[in-house]
Amino acid sequence: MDNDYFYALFSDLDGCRLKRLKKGEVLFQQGDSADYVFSVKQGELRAMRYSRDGSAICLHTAGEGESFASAALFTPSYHCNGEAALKTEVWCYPREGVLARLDSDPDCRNRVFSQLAGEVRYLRSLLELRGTVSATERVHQYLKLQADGKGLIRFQRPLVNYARELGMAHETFYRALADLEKDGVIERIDKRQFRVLSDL
Amino acid sequence: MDNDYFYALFSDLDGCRLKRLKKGEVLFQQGDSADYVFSVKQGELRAMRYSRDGSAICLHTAGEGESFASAALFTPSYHCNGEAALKTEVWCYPREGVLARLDSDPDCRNRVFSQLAGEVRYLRSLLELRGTVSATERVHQYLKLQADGKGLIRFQRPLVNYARELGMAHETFYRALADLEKDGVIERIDKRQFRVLSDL
DNA sequence: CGAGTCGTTGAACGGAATCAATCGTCGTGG
DNA sequence: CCACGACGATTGATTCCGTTCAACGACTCG
Repeated sequence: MDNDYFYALFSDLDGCRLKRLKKGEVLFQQGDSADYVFSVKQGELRAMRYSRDGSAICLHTAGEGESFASAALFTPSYHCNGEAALKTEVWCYPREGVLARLDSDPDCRNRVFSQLAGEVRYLRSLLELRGTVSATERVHQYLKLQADGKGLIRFQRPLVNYARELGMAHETFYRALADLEKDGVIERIDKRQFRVLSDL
Repeated sequence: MDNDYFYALFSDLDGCRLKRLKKGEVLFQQGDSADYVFSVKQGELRAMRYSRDGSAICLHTAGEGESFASAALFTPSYHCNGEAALKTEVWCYPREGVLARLDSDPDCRNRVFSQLAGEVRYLRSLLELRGTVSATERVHQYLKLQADGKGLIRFQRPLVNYARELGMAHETFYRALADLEKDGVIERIDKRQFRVLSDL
């Protein structure tokens, strides 16, 4: 767990434990007392809300290394269901222990604070991105956002996943990448590495 | 300022002040030392990033009562430009004063924490919503999210704004509302109030 | 070696953006 | 006080782009 900041901060708490879930298994239900917050060691968790008529909304998808239900730190009960989308291993941190450490340890607190603030920033930029009409332009902006100082982007997971993050079909994503390369706006270094040429 | 939690918590800090901006005026520039965080009293602020080629990305739009550049609390300098999209009045809070209060006042800290956590939750649900293909269904889900326990939604601003939040043309938004009403899924109480009938 | 996933391209269809026009409301200034 | 313009709300028609369906090669993994 290199990129799981929750694990780094709280794994040594009393009562912290690893739980294994089968695909579809339920971690907690709406209304349950919010005693734990989580991070995904391996697999994928979904926050789902169900209506009487059976329809469902997915409120959040957490992949490996991501925290889950951390908003539950500040509410007495879970406001939706937590389920495993795949076979999943999940770290469970006792809510009270986490809160106590946040209260007593300024360094830890700052880490969590700045992480949250960064998350808000990132999510907002993704949302604004979705406002971009053209799919190709959307991909272009996204790449610019992800690029480091040198205009380099290294995708960590299969490209399909990023198409989903951008809210488009994977075919569209591939086509957009091809178009951008054809137009000389980006350069493809290898399967998962790109460089933005007309950069900031 | 009823719904401006930043103002409620920090308006009495030393060095806090109100600034008036004309449309297009710049509040701060990328690279400037991040000495202030903000909230919008009236008008609209945008976080913009510009490329050499002149193209721009909007990373965030903050309306009345919303905080702005709060992530700057944890970075030494601003990472983008802050500009007024309209004639705007903005509260400026000295970064150091805010940080000091966060450190010393547990209640204040908890308010900010839970506000941030709630924001993350809300933004994520909006993002997932964008994944919904059908525009009409997207509006339906959005209304369900916004509805109170009784299924009631009261829009505060002109409906056009919400179309933007959902990432669709306002015409599409109106049509979706009309369709949902025709199908008996929602009920229109008046110009800005709706009720979801097939509720959770 | 076969099953499954990822990456890629082609073709067709459908739905949302866009353009356009109308009406009502509100505020402003002559 | 009324005329005017700006904006919000609404509906119609057309165009176009992205989804969807389909098919295929490459690669990985058990």
